[in-house]
Amino acid sequence: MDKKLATIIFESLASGIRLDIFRLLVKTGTQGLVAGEIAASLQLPPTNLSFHLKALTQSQLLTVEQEGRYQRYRANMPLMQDLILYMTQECCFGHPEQCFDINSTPQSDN
Amino acid sequence: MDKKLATIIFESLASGIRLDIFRLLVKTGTQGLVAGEIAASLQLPPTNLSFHLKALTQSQLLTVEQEGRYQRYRANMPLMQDLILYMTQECCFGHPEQCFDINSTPQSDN
DNA sequence: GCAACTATACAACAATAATTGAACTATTGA
DNA sequence: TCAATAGTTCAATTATTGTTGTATAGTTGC
Repeated sequence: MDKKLATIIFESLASGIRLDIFRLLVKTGTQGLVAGEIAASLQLPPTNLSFHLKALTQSQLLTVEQEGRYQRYRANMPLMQDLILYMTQECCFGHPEQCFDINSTPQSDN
Repeated sequence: MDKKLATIIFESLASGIRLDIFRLLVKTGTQGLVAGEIAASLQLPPTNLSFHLKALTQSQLLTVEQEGRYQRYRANMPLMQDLILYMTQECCFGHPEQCFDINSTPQSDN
């Protein structure tokens, strides 16, 4: 997880609709949902849903698999776990001494 | 932490500049930085920096304290910790059985 | 008081993101 | 083959966000 990917993921989650989609798919776990089920659940017009699903898939937060004429989406749990780890490290929880030592030499991953 | 606040925080972090500001302030810990120091460090014009500082402060990710003619900004670590907790809970890490049981009755906090 | 300094507020503009309907591709089932 | 279904792509529009210069408010030191 680097800053670039983290920013892309934050952008993905920075929309109420996309956060709803992600949380819905977290709930359904490995089963996931096909696009039409998501649209029905969240009452979204298909083009708009497609727009947000594309953003989430491009950020790798969702995976998509074709099932006949359907597209099945699933939440990418490991990536979210990576993001949580990144945020934890960035915020130095568990290593507060690094947070509060201004003289430490932080790594640059810009 | 509810969905609304989480979305606002994600929006706050969904900008390379704002993520840079936050990470910079995490590094300086309780000391924080005054606006001019942030501007110098990130080479941002003051009006643009003000714009992003305002967004970060409104999302509560930063605190601000007046020091004479200066404004000192600090990262709000506890809020970030709350967000990490929220994400962990949402993603059911530590409780994977809830993630993968489609019949569980999830709470609604929309 | 007043000049210098720090930072924000405002207004204009630029750039990006979100939404929608129509058209299109692919798949299914008859 | 063909009509129906699922979903995306495209183009146009709207809405939102980001950037910049200028003006302003507050603070300091002389």
